[in-house]
This record gives sequence, C-alpha cells and structure tokens, in this order.
Amino acid sequence: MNKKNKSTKQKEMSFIEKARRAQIVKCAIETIAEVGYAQASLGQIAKRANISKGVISYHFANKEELLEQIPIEYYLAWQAYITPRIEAQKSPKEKLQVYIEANLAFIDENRQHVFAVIETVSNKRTDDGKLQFAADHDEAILLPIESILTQGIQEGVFREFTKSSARVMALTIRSAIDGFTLELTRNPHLDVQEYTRELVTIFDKSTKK
Amino acid sequence: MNKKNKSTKQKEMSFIEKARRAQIVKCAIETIAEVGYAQASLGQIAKRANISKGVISYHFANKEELLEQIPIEYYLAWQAYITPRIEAQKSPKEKLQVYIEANLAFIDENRQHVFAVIETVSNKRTDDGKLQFAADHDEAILLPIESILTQGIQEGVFREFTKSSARVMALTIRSAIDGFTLELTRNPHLDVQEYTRELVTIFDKSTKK
Amino acid sequence: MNKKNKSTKQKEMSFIEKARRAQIVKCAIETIAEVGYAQASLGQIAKRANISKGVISYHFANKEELLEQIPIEYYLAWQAYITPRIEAQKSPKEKLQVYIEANLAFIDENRQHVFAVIETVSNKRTDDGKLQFAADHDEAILLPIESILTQGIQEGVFREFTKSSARVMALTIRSAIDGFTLELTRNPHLDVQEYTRELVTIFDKSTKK
Amino acid sequence: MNKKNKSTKQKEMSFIEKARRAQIVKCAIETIAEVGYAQASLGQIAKRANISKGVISYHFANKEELLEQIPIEYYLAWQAYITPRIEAQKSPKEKLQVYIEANLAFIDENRQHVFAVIETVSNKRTDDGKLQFAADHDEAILLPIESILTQGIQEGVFREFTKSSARVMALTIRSAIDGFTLELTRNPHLDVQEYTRELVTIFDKSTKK
DNA sequence: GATGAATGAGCATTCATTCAT
DNA sequence: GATGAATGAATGCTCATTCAT
Repeated sequence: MNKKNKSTKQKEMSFIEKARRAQIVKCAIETIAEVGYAQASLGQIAKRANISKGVISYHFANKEELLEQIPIEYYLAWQAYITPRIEAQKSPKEKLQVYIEANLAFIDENRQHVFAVIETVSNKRTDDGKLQFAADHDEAILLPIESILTQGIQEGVFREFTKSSARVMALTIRSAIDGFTLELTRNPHLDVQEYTRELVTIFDKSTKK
Repeated sequence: MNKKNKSTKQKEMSFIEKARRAQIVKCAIETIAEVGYAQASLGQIAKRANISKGVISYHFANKEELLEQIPIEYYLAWQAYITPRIEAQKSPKEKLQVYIEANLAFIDENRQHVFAVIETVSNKRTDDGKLQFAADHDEAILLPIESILTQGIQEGVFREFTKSSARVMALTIRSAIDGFTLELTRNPHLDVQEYTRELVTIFDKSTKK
Repeated sequence: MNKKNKSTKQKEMSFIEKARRAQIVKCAIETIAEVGYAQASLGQIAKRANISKGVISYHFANKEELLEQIPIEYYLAWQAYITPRIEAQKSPKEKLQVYIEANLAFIDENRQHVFAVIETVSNKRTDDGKLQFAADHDEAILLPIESILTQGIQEGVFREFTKSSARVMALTIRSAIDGFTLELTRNPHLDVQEYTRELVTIFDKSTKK
Repeated sequence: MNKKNKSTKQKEMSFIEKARRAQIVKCAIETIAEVGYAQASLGQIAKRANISKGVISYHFANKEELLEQIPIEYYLAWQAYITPRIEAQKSPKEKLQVYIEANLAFIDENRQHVFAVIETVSNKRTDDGKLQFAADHDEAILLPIESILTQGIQEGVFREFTKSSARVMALTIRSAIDGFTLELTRNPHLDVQEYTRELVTIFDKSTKK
C-alpha cells in the first residue's frame, strides 16, 4: 500500500513539489554529513534549509520517508554515473578497472552524500529491529561487479570461480570501495588517484588467471 | 583526570563490581545487536537485564561510559584471540592466511559483539559533530596486517609495495573482513569456511610476487 | 553571544510570543510562591498553566531562562513604580519617606512576585556553587537610597556619614524593607500602613542630625 | 507522634550516637554552605564525611530530620552565646548595643552555619507548600530584643512604643542583622567592627527618646 | 502551500530511601 | 553498626508529529 501510494504520488507531483523535496533532501544530506545521524533532527534540517519544521512534515509523510530518499537519490546518481562508463569498455578486465575507478571518483565527488547514505542505511531498521540495510539496494550495487565477473569467467580472462566464490570476490571488491570511503573520512586529503591505482592492481591480480 | 580516575577506579573495583559491570555491558551488547543503536536506551538495556534503570547509573557514570566498554572489551578479546595465532606462524604468507582465518572465526563466534561495536563506533561523535571512529582503535587493528606486509616485503615473498600502497593493501584486507561481517548479518547461514578460503586466495594472489 | 542573542531575539519576538512568555512567567511566579522553589518543576508550572510541559521548552531555551525572567520583570516593574514617586519629591527627607512607603506598597501589591524573586534569587548559583545573588541587581536596588542619602548629607539635613557608614545605612533600610516582606509572609493580615509609618519614623530618626 | 519519638530517641541516644550525628550535621552544614541547598544531596554530604550514604539514613530517619538539626543546633549555640552577654548588661541601651554586637560577632564567627541555616530554613515547607520558616524559631530569636525594648520603654530610656510599633522595631533590628549576613556573603572582607558600630548608632538613634 | 504553536512520549540522569549482608 | 547495592519516582529536556490559521 505504502509503495503504491508513493509511486502514485510521484506521478502526481508537480515540478515545484519535486524541487522542494529535492531541496529538503539536500539539506538533510548536509545535516547528516555534518552533525551525524543522531543529531540530525527535523529541527536541525529545517534550520539549515531556512524553513519551518512544519514544511518538512508537509512534503514528507514522516522522517522515515525523507531519509529514504537519501539512498534512493544516491543510487540513481550512482547508476547514471557508473553504467555508461562500464558500457564504454569492452573487455572484462577493463570493465573491472573502470568500475573501481568510477566508484572512487564518484565517492570523491559526492563525499557528503556517500557519508549520509552510510549513516542513514546503518541506522535503518525494520519494525522488529533487524537492520534493513536496504538489502535490495545492496544487491543492486553488486550486480555490475557480478556481471563483469561472469563475463570474464566465460571469456576465460579471469581465473575459475564457483558461483559462491564469485560472490565473495564481488563482495570483497565492494568492501574495498566502502573501505576507501571510510579512509577518506578519516583522511580527507588522501591521494585518491594513487588509492585507485592500488585497488585496480589488487583486484587485477586477484582475478586474473 | 577522567582517564586517570577510570584506571584508578578499575584497580579499586571489587570482583562483584566488575561482574556486575560486565553483565550490564553484555546486556548492552545484546540490546544494540537486536534493536539497534538508536533504540538502545538505558531503559531498554535495563529491561533486558531485568534490573532497574538506576542500577546502570549506579555502576556507570553515564551512558557514554557504558558504551565505551563495548569496543574496549571487544578489542581486548580480539587481541587475545588473534595475536597468539599469528605469532604461531613463521612465514608472512602463513601469517596473512592465519590473520584472515582467525578474524573470520572470531567474528563468527562473536557476532553480536562485533555488530554492537560497529553500531557504537559509527555513532560515536566528538562534541563538534565529527565522527570519532575510535581512530586509535582502527589504527591498532591495522597494525598486525601492516607488520605482516612489512615482513613479507623484506623477505621478498610479497610483491613490491611502497609505503602507501602497503597501506591500501592493509586497508583492503581489513575492509574485506568488515565486508564479511556485513554479509554475515545479511545472511546468517553463510558458509564461513568457504568465505574464509576465498578471502585467503584473493589476498594470497594479490600480495604474491 | 548569549546575551546578544537574547536581546536580538527580544526585538524579533512577536506580540503573541511575548504574551505567551509573560503568561508562562506569571504561572512560574504563582507556582514558586505557592509550592516553593524546590517543588516548582516545569511539570508543576505547566500543570498550573494548563499547558503541556513541552510548551515551556518551546518558548524558553531552558528552565534557567524562564526563572531569570522573574527578577528581571520584577525589577522593571519596581523601577517603574518607585522612580517617579521619588522624583516627585524635593527634599531628601521626603524622598526617603516616599522610598519606604512606595516599596512597602509595591511589595504589598505584588506579594507573590516578590516572594518568587526571593526564592529564585536565593537559589541561583554560579557553576562553582557560589550564590549569584544577582549582585548587579542588588546593587541597583540600593542606588536610589544611596543617592537620597548623598543628597541629604550634602544639603545638611542628614547627619554626617562616611562613605561606608552611608552604605550600612542604605543596607539597613533595604534590609528593613526585606524584613517587612518576610513578616508579611508570616502574617498576611499585617497592618501595612502602620508598619510603613513605623519604618518611616525609625529611619527618619536614625538619619536626622 | 513524631515529636514524641524524637524526644524519646534523644534520651536513649548513646554518646557515640550523638557524636556521629553531630559529625554528619557538621558535614551537612559545610556542604550546604559550599554548594547550596539544591546541590546538597545525601550523596554529597556523605562524600564530604567520608562515609557511605547509608550511614546517614541509619542515623537520621530521613533527610528532613537531618536538615532540621541545622537550625536547632544553631539556635542553641546562638542562645548560649548571646544570653550571658546580654544579661551581663544592666541598662536597656547597653543591652541593645550588646545584642547587636554579639549577633554580628556570632555571625562572623559562624559564617558557614548561619548560611546553612538561611538556606535550610528558606527551603523548608510544610506539606501544603507553605513556608515553614521555623516560625517558632524566628519568634524565639525576636524575644530578647522585644524584652529589651519593653524594659527600655518601662524605664523611660526609649521613646514611646505601642505594642505593634515595638514589634516593627524588633523586626527591623533583626532584619538589619540578617542584612549584615547577606552583605558578608557578598563581601567576605567586610569591616565587621565598623558595620557593628554603625548599626549600634542607627538603633541607638532610632530608639532613644 | 506554509507556518508557528503545541503536544506528549521518550530520553538520560539524579536522588532519597530501602535492605541484605 | 555500617555498607554497598538497588530501586523507582521525578526532573529537565528533545523531538517527531499534528493542527489551526
């Protein structure tokens, strides 16, 4: 019901309505990035947006709906950035390299947003207390790696993988990218290019025959 | 002064006092693991421990002091588990293998605690809103990997690393382990042994000459 | 910064906002006067005002800011009452008489407020535990007496005073007025006019040549 | 019932018991004088006395009973100090002078205790919220002044007083002494002798024919 | 559409008091 | 006698949410 409502709503949304929501989400991202999830009250977000608290409630059913937009928007932007870059490559090896490069570049260019996503997602729980972890979303983010690996195995340029060892490989690549995010948080002046080069090397070596 | 007080206090603490504190910390870990950091109020923790809220305040100066124990205890247990296993190995290659194996086994055996540490640490902030991230602690956890890498480079069994590429390698190994934790959360029936074997393979390939 | 904020805020405050704050302060005064400082919790004050506890927090940053208004408002009302009455007199002797008369009348007409001020001020402490006692405020309240005394000495209608003996005189007059307040609390049906007459006599005798 | 209990108890009290109680009351006085009534929890008092909180509960039925001792002890000490000094004087004029001198000296020598009494008494309330103000105690403290005034009137050395104007006189003298206490709090280096001399002068002038 | 005002539940913390040892 | 441990009520405060204007 909820989902249906939302998609209905989105279709009915005026341009102005969309812009207002986008502005509020942007402020939510900034607020979470700067003061952290726990301190990011609607009051704080409203203050940053120079609007009244009520406006947020007007545009979003509740805080949850607002926070949900953060990973959603992130995923859309991420996909728009990553997909064409991978598709521009032919060989699985180059695709993997570009996947890593594009991800690190995207993270570097969207630090606040990435950070807000981490905070949001790691605090999101189902009603019974289980981490929701946007499982769908996480799987979606693994898909390109898995398809690259599959292609590379089929073409014989990668070493042999079972289905589950391919998954570990995919998860490890993904984890390495997330680890980069954390390191970037700890050390904002990190040499991103060098980090990228090293990750490419590591996963080139660990996937090749 | 605060720190000094604490260590003084610890020396003065009776056995019973220590046991009570340990019990409360254990309940805090369980609570955070089950309902998440945000919902883990002192009331919730007390309810789980079947004690009154006041008892927690009696044994801990404040919530912060209680939550601090979670990573502290974890790190001590982790060290006690990991260190002898690594030291039992001679070659850097075997050490790296054992480091990965031991970490995954330790995580598997301490799922709740690991999880509570992640939640606690990722919600801990300094007064100005910056993630504290227990930087010291994080670095401490990298030390064994870095020293294994150094040894392997010197002995010529690993490929060449610059100082900073060794750091990326260390961070990637660490991230892979953290990624395992997340995957374990998502999928509790994960085949840990296989995951371990794959990670060992990946990092064997990516470090060797 | 705090102070500046406050005055800025006050200028920005709408009429409704001011009225609401005034209403809450009024209820705080009544509550303190009736149940005493220690029992005057925000909950009690809210109950008396028939509003929710949150409303107070909405209009005042914290309890301290609310309680601060009590002496502030009192002092302003006191000044508005006393000053013109003194200025309407020419001779120091008459001024002193009117000062006493006006103060006792003002106290009589504002019993609850006076009482709340005493409670508030005598419970206000700096962070290091020292009584704050609104020293400025106390001194401000002595000023008119001191200036009357100075005038009377210069004009030769009062006996000779050194600087510090004039201060003792001023303090004693002030104390006598405060003593009247206490007596009024103990005995609400006190004959105020007679008390006034006696005080005027006492200080007429003790100041004249 | 309560009162009876208490007097029964006092008769049964061993010397050791009395000493323990006296020590605790002394610490309560110090604590109130230093941190104020509101912060003077049993925990604070116990800490200062280097005993456990439970000890206080053991020796006193409740906090109220402990705090009651503060004005009681004060009054006894005050009486023991004041009475012989007044009785050593013959003339009402000298008695009044000595009353003022002795009070100021006593306050000066027992600053903490005086202060604790003020705090205690001004926070003491009956169950219906009325200030208790130790009415008995306050009247008791006025008695010597009133009897001095009566004597002076009868002997014709003081000006004429009606019954109620004599009371105002007594209250004013008492208030002046209390005002001295406050001034001493604000300004601990006050010249007590000069202050005494001035008060004596003021009340000599205001009582004489 | 937008806002300020109000709500009430929930939070961490303090504290007088009780009690078994 | 004395203590440490435990209790639970109360407090000031925060905040997501609701609502009249």
